[in-house]
Amino acid sequence: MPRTLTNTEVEDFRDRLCDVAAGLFETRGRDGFTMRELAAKLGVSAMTAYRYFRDKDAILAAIRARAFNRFAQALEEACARPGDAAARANAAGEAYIRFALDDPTSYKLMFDLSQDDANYPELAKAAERARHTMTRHVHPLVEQGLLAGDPDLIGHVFWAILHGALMLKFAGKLDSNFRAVLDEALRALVSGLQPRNAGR
Amino acid sequence: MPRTLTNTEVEDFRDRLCDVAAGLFETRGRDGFTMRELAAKLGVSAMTAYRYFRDKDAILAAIRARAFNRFAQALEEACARPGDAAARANAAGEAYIRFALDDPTSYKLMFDLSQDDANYPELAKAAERARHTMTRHVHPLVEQGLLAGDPDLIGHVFWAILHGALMLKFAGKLDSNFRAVLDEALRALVSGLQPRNAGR
DNA sequence: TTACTATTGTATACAATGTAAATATATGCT
DNA sequence: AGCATATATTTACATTGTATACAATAGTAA
Repeated sequence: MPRTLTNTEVEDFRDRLCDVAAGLFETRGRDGFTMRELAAKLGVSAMTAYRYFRDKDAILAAIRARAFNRFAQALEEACARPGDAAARANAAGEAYIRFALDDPTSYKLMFDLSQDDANYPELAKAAERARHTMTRHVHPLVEQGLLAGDPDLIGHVFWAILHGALMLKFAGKLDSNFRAVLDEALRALVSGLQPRNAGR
Repeated sequence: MPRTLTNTEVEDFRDRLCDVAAGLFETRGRDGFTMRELAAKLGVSAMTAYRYFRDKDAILAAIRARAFNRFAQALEEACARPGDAAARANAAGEAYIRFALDDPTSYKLMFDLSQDDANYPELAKAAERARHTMTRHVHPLVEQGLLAGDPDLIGHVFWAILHGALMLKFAGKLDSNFRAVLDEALRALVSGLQPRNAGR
């Protein structure tokens, strides 16, 4: 092995570490996750991870940042598909739900409240990218007169509904009718945001 | 001290322990909270708490159950105030928001995902009480023709919006316009749930 | 080649934590 | 008084994150 690791070698190891760590979060949960087991799964000693991350918390931040980026990318891809503005917005919403239901561990980690994004610039940037993605696709809807109001505000309204329904579901508060609640909420919101119904 | 503790003595100690523990959660956070510091603040030895709770997790469950009960009571009191059905529903919503903003630590703990309510009957019951309270005040609105649809479903829709907006705010995703997002969401929802706009 | 140095990885060590087990203390009953 | 038992504390231990000391390696300069 060379005397000094190249940037890509460092990044590769960080990637591999995050992949393994994400798997551990999945199987062991936030509390059961230990540095020693992570090291063992990576085939290195317990202290090796500390050459690549400041501490355990920094590893969590890196995993969360990666999740935010994958999430943003999934939404962006959904938005990029052919179709009119309404179809794209719909696709973005479906992609949001699919991401959260397919990978609930990542989704929960992303919105975990026990870590302050401000301490981790990479994480803050990834979260900001996701936030931007959440409001971006609303602008054409307003420009085309399909919805009325401030696009950023409306984007956050839809975000709040999706997030609220998902978090209640994860908390076991929406027994089996998660989809019914969400569909009714979206229908009512879209209706209430029609130009003829909006603004008082 | 008597040879055997009476039920009320046990309950009193549990209450005091939970109060102190809740304060510790507030100052130290979920991770910084330790059994030793809790014991010190209670003026007992480190192991005493284990005579009143199975383990640290059971203490967390008890705190969460108490928070759910205080929460449900706050909503119930708001609903019980004089006024028509719409005013009461409005008061319930405001009480919800006030509780969460006044005591964010309790609110976050209530909806923390790392503990399964099913393992703690007292907690499950308290959560169920809060859930029931969340949908109860919607029934008169539907009966009086102010909203159209399934009352339980609508109740959960409002719950999802409140919860989603609050959790996004706590996660730092709604900079300063939490109230604007929530107000617009509620306005649009109410509009979209009007009899003339509902049901397709 | 050989000695030196800087970088990476490991082994060891330690303090903090949850909690089990052993022990002490105190109280009601006979 | 003396015993049995419920309560509380003391001690002990395994597990954890991570600081520190050390080992191994490889590029550089002679």
